[in-house]
Amino acid sequence: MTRQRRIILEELRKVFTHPTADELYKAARKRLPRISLSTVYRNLELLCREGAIRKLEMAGSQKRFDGNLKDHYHIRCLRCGRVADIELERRPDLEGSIRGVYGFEVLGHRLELTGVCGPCMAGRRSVSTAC
Amino acid sequence: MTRQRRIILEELRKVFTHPTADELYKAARKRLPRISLSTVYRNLELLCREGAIRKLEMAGSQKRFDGNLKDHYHIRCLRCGRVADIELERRPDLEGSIRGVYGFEVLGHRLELTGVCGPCMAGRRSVSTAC
DNA sequence: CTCACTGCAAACATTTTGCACCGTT
DNA sequence: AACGGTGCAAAATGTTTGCAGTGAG
Repeated sequence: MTRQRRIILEELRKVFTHPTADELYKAARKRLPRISLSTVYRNLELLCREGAIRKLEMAGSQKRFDGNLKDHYHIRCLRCGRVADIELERRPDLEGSIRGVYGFEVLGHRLELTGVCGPCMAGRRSVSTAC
Repeated sequence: MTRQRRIILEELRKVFTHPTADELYKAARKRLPRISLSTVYRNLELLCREGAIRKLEMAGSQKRFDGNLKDHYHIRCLRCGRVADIELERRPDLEGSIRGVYGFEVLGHRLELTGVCGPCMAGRRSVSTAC
């Protein structure tokens, strides 16, 4: 556990915004000005393999990371890409009903709600990732 | 409606594999050898804006397109990225229960099942997109 | 002394843009 | 002639890799 790795992990656990690698890089650089973006990517990958964090498999051009290991759903802003947690129980029944069809073995599911976040509704952002 | 646009649309409607821009480019090139990848991207974007096709907001590094306008769910192979349709009724109830929380206005949802496809189970592919 | 890890630069993959040209109206 | 659309090349974006150097054990 190098200093770089520890700081990246701390910065990720500190926030609830599901940051991108770039956002974590900016945050880490405040404490470690010479850290490189590659180090951030490498450590996120490593922490993910070790199971210390999770990579979010969300729509959008950038990958996002989550320090919360508990299985949960997310909501994504269609305008700015922001991601928030949702308090909704897991619904394993969503998988059960179609197990085995189409030659697929079903292993899990991802539910992603979409909408518009508060700041965007107030007209403060307009970076669209929607179709 | 230029010849390029028509052929791209035909190739997309012809298959059920939810191809990437690159796959459509390869398919279109068989009929129009001088078509460029930019033309494919530009026309997919345009057809999407016009509502003739849909861009899939799925996990994965490449965008995928769907000629089937009916609202439906998908299953994605964790090994090779292949995407297939699922016959599962829409579940608007998944949105209703949390409408309004976290400053978000909920507009919709995406449910994506994950698993391993037939060919991958048979050991024929191993391009992993999973964490 | 080693070896995992780092910073930097370059490579890579995917998508978008600038621009000159072409065909239809 | 005007204009939307094209092909090509270059740029932009996000991520990964090669490599030489560094520092903790």
